[in-house]
Amino acid sequence: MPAKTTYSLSPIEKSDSQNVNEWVYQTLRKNIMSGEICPGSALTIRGVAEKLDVSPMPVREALRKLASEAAVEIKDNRRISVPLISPEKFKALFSLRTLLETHAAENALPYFTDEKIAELEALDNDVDDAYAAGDIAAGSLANQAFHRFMYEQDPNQVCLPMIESVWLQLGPFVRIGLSKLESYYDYDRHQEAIQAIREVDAFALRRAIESDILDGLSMIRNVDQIYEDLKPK
Amino acid sequence: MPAKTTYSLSPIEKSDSQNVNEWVYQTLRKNIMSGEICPGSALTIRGVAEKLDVSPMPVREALRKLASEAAVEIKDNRRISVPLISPEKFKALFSLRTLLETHAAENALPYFTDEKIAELEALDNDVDDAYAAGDIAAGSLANQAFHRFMYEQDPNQVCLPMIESVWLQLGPFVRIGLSKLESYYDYDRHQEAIQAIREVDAFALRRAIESDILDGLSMIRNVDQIYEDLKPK
DNA sequence: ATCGCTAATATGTGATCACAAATATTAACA
DNA sequence: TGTTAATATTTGTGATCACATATTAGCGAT
Repeated sequence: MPAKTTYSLSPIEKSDSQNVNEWVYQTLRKNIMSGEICPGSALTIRGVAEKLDVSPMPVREALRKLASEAAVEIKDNRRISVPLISPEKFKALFSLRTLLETHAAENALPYFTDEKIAELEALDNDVDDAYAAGDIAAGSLANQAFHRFMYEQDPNQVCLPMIESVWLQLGPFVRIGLSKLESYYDYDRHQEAIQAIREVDAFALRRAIESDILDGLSMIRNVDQIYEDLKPK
Repeated sequence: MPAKTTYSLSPIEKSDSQNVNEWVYQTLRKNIMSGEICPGSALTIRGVAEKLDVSPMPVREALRKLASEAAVEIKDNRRISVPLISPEKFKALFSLRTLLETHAAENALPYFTDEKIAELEALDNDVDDAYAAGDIAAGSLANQAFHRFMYEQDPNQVCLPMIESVWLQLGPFVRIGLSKLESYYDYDRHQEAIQAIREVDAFALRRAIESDILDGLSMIRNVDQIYEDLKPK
């Protein structure tokens, strides 16, 4: 048993006809987002390669890509780990998220059609279903799909990659913070957003997105506590 | 002569004690920013590796990093090229630039000291010197250094990487657009920004940054023309 | 001369190997 | 027993190799 498996295990999702490095990337990404790989824990190229039964090469590329998205950090010691962000940085990321998403939503607004709005409604139903079933992981994913679909409507969209990066940095902590809650949604901000899109009301749309993000933030209570819990290691 | 050297040649900057892949990354980045590598032209891993006299490995990693910053695009054909952005996307990027930079500047505002302001003044002088000497490349770089220094003052800063990404996407086109101008600066917005920082006036600072970026945009006249010129190939 | 097919080449991808630096382990000494 | 030096192992980095696919060149038929 040459590997020491100190860090959290990473369950693998099935692959299709995609590249190996892309598959490794998606696998790591999912495990980071779901908090499976605990923030602060170290990763090694060879370790991941062995767990996923591939050569170190695609793992290197996947980790480098994640590093440039700030999903992992490569220290000067050449050690790789999921960054442990401070409460202040956490707030800064949420602020940036609001800034980017309201901007993206407003830019996408002129491009919606009835058909696209219908698709958006379907995505919102997915979110509700997942949360109703108590599946936080699926709900979070469905929520992202809803937001992503909105911003994608802008044909000249340029900030979705950055939004995804923010999601990725926030992901693990949101997960940890949400894992102790029962009721997730008080009021459906998504419906507010859809209504604003129907009426082509940019201001209302911005307000809906902002409120939706704030609702999410309000559910994450003890950010400082999470930080302290993870800090020692 | 096995390589066909169809794309623009890439002059190399000297390396220090950094990694090879980091050196390759910086070299490519600089050449993209300066428009040396023309938007739309194809790049090959082996071609770059040969030009830089390194193995394909670090080139692969550098290109992948650039791809995740949207500085190059990897098509489904697995062909790599510097993306040719449409005038609409160009505007969207400038809009995003304003959004991110005003946000970053405002967040950095509380952290300035007299000493840092002095450093900022020195950086502004560098910009003026470069433009006075007619060196567009150096001026552009100095200008970026000025902006970067401002945003770096925020200890919880999270959006500088995204700003850098926008700069990188805009870079080649700004260069092409600027290459035909004589007078580059009408009024020094940097001094306005410094004054706003001294007075800790967030609103004035935002206005200064916004104006600075708009001034830069106004100098790029025929974006559509540039796009058409580059489109055929 | 132009179109279509086949062979040759180029290219990205992934694996294996070699090496240097950093970390962990062990041994020796006070 | 605690501290330091020497050794061993781990790990990231870069190079080379093998392979599948995409592109291009070459060539023959219409």
